Amino acid sequence: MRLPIYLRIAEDIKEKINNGELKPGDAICSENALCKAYKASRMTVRRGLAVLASEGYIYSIPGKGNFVREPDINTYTLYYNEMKNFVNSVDKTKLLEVNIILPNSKLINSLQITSNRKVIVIRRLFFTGGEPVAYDIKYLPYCKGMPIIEKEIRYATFPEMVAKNNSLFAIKKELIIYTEMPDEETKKYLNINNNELPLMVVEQKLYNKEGKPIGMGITYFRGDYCKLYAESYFSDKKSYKNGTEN
Amino acid sequence: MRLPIYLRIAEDIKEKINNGELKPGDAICSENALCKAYKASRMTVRRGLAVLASEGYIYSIPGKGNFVREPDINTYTLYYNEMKNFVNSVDKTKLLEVNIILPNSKLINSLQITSNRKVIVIRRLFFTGGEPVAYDIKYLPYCKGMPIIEKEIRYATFPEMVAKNNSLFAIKKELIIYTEMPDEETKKYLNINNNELPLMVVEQKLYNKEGKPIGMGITYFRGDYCKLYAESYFSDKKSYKNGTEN
DNA sequence: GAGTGGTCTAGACCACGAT
DNA sequence: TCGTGGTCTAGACCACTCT
Repeated sequence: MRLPIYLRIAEDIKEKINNGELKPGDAICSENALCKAYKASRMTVRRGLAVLASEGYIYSIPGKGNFVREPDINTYTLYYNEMKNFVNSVDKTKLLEVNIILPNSKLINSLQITSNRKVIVIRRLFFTGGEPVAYDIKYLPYCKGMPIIEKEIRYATFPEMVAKNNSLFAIKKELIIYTEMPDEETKKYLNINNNELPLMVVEQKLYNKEGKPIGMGITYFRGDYCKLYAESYFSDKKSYKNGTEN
Repeated sequence: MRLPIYLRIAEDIKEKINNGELKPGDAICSENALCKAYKASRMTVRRGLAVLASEGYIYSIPGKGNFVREPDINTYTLYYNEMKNFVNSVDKTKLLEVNIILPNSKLINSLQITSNRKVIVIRRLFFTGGEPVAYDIKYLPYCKGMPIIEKEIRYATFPEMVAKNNSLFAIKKELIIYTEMPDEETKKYLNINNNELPLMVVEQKLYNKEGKPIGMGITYFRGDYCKLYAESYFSDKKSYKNGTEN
């Protein structure tokens, strides 16, 4: 009985959903009924329901009631960091190029900029234990205060590069993940000498709050040095449900 | 002024975080101070803060205050469905095998079962426009009521297969994503006639609430028919913040 | 009109942190 | 001791749905 009432209510209902007693679409007892059942005030009952709502278990329709949500079976939490994946960590990087260029038509298009807007290009190689494991290219529309100092770039992930000019909270990120065979240049960079090693390719795009692109990048991983890991959207380990740290 | 007070409070603070006025680690005004500032009751202020907490913006330390959280820059929302990815949808499947077998040592290990526990094997080919696009294998420890009827299996995704015996809410899912070259058997299945087409491989494991494996599967996608898409963890489109449907 | 959820108040008591 | 957040109450008024 150490649990606060609102969590007891939430856990009880969650249990009923998990064991199948309540199925998606089913109505939950009305808030007043729950008040009586738990001898609690309505605010307390509502707080319990709010926990379930924020975890995606239920939704409510004003004037009708609370209902069990259809679980979102195709949604996962993916952990991605170009320097550290499920099977490998980068311990050294090499800057191949840091430059300010005028964009070609492809860049103009994907960064939604004018042709006279300058763009920073950063090309890096990532190493693990002396072996090259990934070839990384980033493009950032140039703004004052952009990172063009080697130290700032060398070990920075993409979101970190734009953090100086943007709050990381406001950034919208997109990944597209696919596989392909390396071209000759990439094979040279990644020390690939046969035709049997594919690449894992991760395209990354960053947008600001207004939806304007603030950066795009492509990372070509040696296939043998890249595994990505994802898990259920709501894992109890890492959710913000109670709002307290740890 | 149509917004309820608690959302106004939440939006105001969110804005301060997004424009950099409040940085990670910074303290937020005390709840009593916010009560005065917004001429609102403490419950209303706390509700506003609860919104921010559940969205990952802030956390609280009892006795000290509310603080801006460090944004989780490596976490994304991944959408994965073996039948439908960013560039392709499966329109036909072919059942290669549905069988009940005794597990080999690898299966015993990864499904954490005893050697006499029977296992269902399901092997399928996925097609798009008549072309084979993926080769899919699933293993499920056999329980009564398991799907061994063709109709139930043919177009089912992995979570759907176990839904009969488990609430989908209670299932813990894991994905491991990597790339490799096809072996001869897989090349035959996927109609690959050269050595230049890699596979996207997705290993999927499902666990019940107690953490016991209830299924594992591997899907081998033709590299040219598989792109995966992921985006920021908190996209405003699909969050459960208000708990109401649409 | 009766029941439902959505918002909000003005208190209360508690455990905890800083001093 | 005082300020902080965490929990909780017993009301209130509103908009909505159902019948």
